[in-house]
Amino acid sequence: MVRLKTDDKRAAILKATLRLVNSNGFHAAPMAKIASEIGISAGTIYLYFQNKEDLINTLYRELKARFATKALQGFSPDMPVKKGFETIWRNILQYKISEPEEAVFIEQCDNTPMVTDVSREVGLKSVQPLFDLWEQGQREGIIKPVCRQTLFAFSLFPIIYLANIYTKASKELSAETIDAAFGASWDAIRM
Amino acid sequence: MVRLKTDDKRAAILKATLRLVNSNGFHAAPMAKIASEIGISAGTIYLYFQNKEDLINTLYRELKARFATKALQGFSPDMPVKKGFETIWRNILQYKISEPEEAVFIEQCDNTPMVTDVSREVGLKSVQPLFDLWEQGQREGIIKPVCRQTLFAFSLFPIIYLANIYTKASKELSAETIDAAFGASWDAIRM
Amino acid sequence: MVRLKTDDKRAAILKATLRLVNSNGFHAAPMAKIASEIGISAGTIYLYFQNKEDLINTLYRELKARFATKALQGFSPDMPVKKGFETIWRNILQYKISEPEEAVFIEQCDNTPMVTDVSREVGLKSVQPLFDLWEQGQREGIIKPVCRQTLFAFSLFPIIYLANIYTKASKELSAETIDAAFGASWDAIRM
Amino acid sequence: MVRLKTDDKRAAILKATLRLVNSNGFHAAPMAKIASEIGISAGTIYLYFQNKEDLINTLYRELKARFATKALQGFSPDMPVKKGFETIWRNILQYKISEPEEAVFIEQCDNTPMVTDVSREVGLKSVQPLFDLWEQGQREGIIKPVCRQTLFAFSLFPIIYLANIYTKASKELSAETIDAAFGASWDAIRM
DNA sequence: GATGAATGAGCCTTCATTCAT
DNA sequence: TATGAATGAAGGCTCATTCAT
Repeated sequence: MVRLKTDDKRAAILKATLRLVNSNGFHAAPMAKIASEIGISAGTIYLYFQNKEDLINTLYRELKARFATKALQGFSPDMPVKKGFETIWRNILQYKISEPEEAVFIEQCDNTPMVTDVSREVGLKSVQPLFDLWEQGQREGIIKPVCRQTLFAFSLFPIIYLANIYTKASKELSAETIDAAFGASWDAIRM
Repeated sequence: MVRLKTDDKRAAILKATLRLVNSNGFHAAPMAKIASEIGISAGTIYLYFQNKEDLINTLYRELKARFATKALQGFSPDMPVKKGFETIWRNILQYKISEPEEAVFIEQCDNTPMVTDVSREVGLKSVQPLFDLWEQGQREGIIKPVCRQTLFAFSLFPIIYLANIYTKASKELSAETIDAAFGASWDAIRM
Repeated sequence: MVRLKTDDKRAAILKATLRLVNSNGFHAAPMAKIASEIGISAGTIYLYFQNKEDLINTLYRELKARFATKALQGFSPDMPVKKGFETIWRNILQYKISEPEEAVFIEQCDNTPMVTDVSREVGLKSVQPLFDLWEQGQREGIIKPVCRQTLFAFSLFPIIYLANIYTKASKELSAETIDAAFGASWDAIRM
Repeated sequence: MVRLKTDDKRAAILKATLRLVNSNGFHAAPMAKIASEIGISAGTIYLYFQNKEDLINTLYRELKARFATKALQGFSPDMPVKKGFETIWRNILQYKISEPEEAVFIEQCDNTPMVTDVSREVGLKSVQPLFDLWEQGQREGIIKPVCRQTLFAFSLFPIIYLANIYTKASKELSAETIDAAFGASWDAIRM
């Protein structure tokens, strides 16, 4: 196999881990298999990561960071509340659909003791701008005066389910379905 | 230890499995531990279940069945759509909160190759009456004319998140929060 | 291979460990080799010992206990000091010569982090009667008034060296050599 | 880090090995750690030593040689027997106390297959002058007519124990204790 | 000379599963 | 029915050693 440069190798390890964990759960991703997947020795992984927990957590954090970046693309705090919300909402849906593997992996991680609480906290910070936006909307009387968890539960959390369904069925979400879904989302949280 | 009757033993095995898997993931539920938890030998489990996969799948299906029963409690197809929906909605929330262990287990299973696709399908059937109710609502022009997945995603799926949050924080959901949550849920799917 | 009863198996594991560690150091005693030495599976060892550290420490303590028993054989606190000392002295020499493997193992252990300090302390208690004897001798003006470590260093510690030399050379210690050695030992500590 | 000259580097490797092996046994001295300890690459060690065994054996021999030099400091074959013996005796004690690391290392090595028998033999030669002295003393009727091993066992070997005890306890040996110890030593071997 | 990434054999340990009793 | 000793196949990880640069 082609000899990879150091940085590429680190990335390749992460990618192989993502692929394997996704295909069949954590159980299906022993270090040796991750290694052989990209034609390296199991020991080599330990040159790039301290141990398996470190590998998983690193992957988790990097995906979360990428997710945050993509989720906030094109968003600005100056936007009107609904416009801002829709921007983020569509970004997230787009992400879940175009990178289904990453999305699935993150969900897997959220149910594993292998992912540290610290990592999880780091992940949470990424959506802060959204929370700020909601608060502003509540002050303006546009958004229902309920806790942020409730808002999240009914407007963004559903995207996970939606994207999952369509990804697993290998169907595409039509523009109409998406528009309708956003409608439901907005109706759920608007006054 | 007191000698359990056959049926009780089967139930005890299932219960111990539930408890252990929940406390720390699948990783924390080796057969030997499940057995010792209830004072029997590891070998004995194999008198009641073919193997670990069978044990997990059986548990999964039984919990799903119990869930379905509870979810439909007090519901009747004759009810007005909103009334019927609210009944089921509150049942499900109640279940997620009062039996957090079962709820958590089911989520764990949905990310594991240990649970067969067959088992998963069986689980889905249980909510058929709800789907029928939505269809009726759509015919009556009360419910948004979108696919059932979308309806599910925005009205029931959020309950998982909500219940999780509060269970993990050991907080209780106030009646107001619940009412507000139901409001969001209904707004999301109603015309 | 003949099926061993449970107790015999535990003993066989300890014996094989002793033999292997002695033959070439700790390095030469992987769990798998210990197991195969007596025709069992590596996993089986873990039915009798928690882990390798436990195995080593258990062996260490049992040998120390056996040593203490043998060292004090025929000794009584009522004996005259010299007689008592000679009894113990000859017992120890006898032990080191007749059970050279055990003796060597214990020395190996005293230089390994694998043996817990707790285990070491337990080992020390066994020679208390000897210390008492020395104190009595000192009160009677028969033994040099120096600390017990010094007494030990010049009267009993040398036995290790002596026995080692002769064991390695497969020579036997003649009665004359032994008598002479005891003479040196007694001269070293007597007034 | 400052670039070391070739000879210094060789010495640094040996020193780091000594330090690490001592701090926690052979187990605690992997090549990579030895290297990083002095800011070089693991591979570099192989420019100075064939392999780990060679490294250990070289260190062993050098320490033995240094020991021999120090042990015989100020000694001359012309001295009266007791005077000569006392000189060497105190040198050895001094060495064991002032260079406890070297002493500990040598003992560790004497229980390891990593140190070749050849190396061990080399080490023995260093004390030849002492053996000659004893023979002279025996001819003069001053020293007990027993084999050199017995003499060694009761007069010099005990020093190891004594020094160990005090080093581990970080206590100092008082002049009185030392004098008393020498008394015991001399009494053990003199007629 | 020097590096350090890469290797691969080997170690300890766990665990689902079997089977003689 | 029930046991629990025994198995053996992994799995995570370490480390002496090599080699292209």
